[in-house]
Amino acid sequence: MEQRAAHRSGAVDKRRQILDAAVTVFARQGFHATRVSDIADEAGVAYGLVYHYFNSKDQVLNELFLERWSLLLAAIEEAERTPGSHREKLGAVAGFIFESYRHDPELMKVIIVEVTRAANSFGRTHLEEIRRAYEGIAKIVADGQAAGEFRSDVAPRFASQAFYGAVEQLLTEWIFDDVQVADSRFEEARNLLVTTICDGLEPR
Amino acid sequence: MEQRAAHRSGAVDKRRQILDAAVTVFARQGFHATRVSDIADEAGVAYGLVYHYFNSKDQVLNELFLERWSLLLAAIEEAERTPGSHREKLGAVAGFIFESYRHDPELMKVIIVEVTRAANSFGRTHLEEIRRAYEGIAKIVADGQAAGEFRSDVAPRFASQAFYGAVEQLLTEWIFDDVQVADSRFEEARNLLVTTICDGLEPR
DNA sequence: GCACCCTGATTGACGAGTCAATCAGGGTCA
DNA sequence: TGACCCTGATTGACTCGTCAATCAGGGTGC
Repeated sequence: MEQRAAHRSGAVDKRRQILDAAVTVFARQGFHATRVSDIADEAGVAYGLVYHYFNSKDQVLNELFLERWSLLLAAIEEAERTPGSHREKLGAVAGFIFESYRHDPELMKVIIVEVTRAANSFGRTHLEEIRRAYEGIAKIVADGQAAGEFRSDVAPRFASQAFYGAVEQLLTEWIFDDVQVADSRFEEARNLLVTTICDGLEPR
Repeated sequence: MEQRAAHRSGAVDKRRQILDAAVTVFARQGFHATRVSDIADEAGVAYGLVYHYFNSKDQVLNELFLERWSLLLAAIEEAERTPGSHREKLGAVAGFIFESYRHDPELMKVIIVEVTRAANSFGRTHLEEIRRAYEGIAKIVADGQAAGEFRSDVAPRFASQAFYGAVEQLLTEWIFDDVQVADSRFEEARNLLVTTICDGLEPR
């Protein structure tokens, strides 16, 4: 029983090992510049094993993206449902994204650089999932307008884009800098975002 | 005389022709997916001629980027100098960027997707030039704070990132959509940006 | 006849994906 | 208990297509 479990989980571990190694090398060299052998080397695993668990190099990235993006979508829905002001809801969304970066900067770098901002490759492939996030944010804005918390002369979809774009740009700067970001910065960034954008969305 | 002009300008034209063709194919297929022969075909020119005018495929993209980015930097400086409120200055910057997209969507797509947002390849190469733009915008914000037009509890550099990020995200949506954007949208987008961000930056 | 523009076949490197072979553990039956 | 088989994990050399970059030569105007 334990043997079987060890056997099974041994297999699962290798798969996970490959995914984790892929994050590291994708983050370091970028998707295009990494050879499948780089992933295998980083994972301490034979070249062919990558193809035992995945159909292609693309699929490795897809899996990494979907794994984390589904968490973001869940967090947005959670924020929608949680009672509180709509400003707080947007703050929760921004907070989750910054927190994701704090938790695993390499993974967030890969997702943003290789998927979210890659309009010619994976961004197109995952357009639907990506847009689901924008729509979730837009819904919070629309609800906030209905509740009179936000001005109504700004299209929710536009506001959503501006909000998300600002978040991602701040992350991108950290990504470019490639230095450890001090913890205080995360809180600061979240507050800045909420302050600036939400105050800008307040009724006049 | 006319012959010589034709000769000389013939050469210059070919160079230009190659650059223009590159914009089209880069926009259609992305930098990585376009072969140098694609550029030559689109330009109606022999493969080798591309290497007569450029050292590498990379250099073609670099040239396209620098050509346009220098215009943006000039526009930002121009906005700084032009008298008026700081809100108007930021509006001018956003207006210039949206106008650039209206004027040549393919070129802007290439620049944003392949350079500005490509943290692993050309974005890194041109980091300095890109940041010069952020700094220009930050300077406008800082001046606005000094003049009492903007609140002072938001770091100019942060505000600049949020502002630019919002602009680029709106552009990115248009890029993804890949449809002709109605003229009214440009004006709308510029107004939204200025309204939301600048109102958010107003003193409380 | 020289200086430059232009051509496109050729080369050489590179990397994704394949595949045939080995290995390890666990179940089965006498 | 031990002989046997089966499954699927693991390996890495190899194939095969692709593409950037080179190069040798053919025009053309001055």
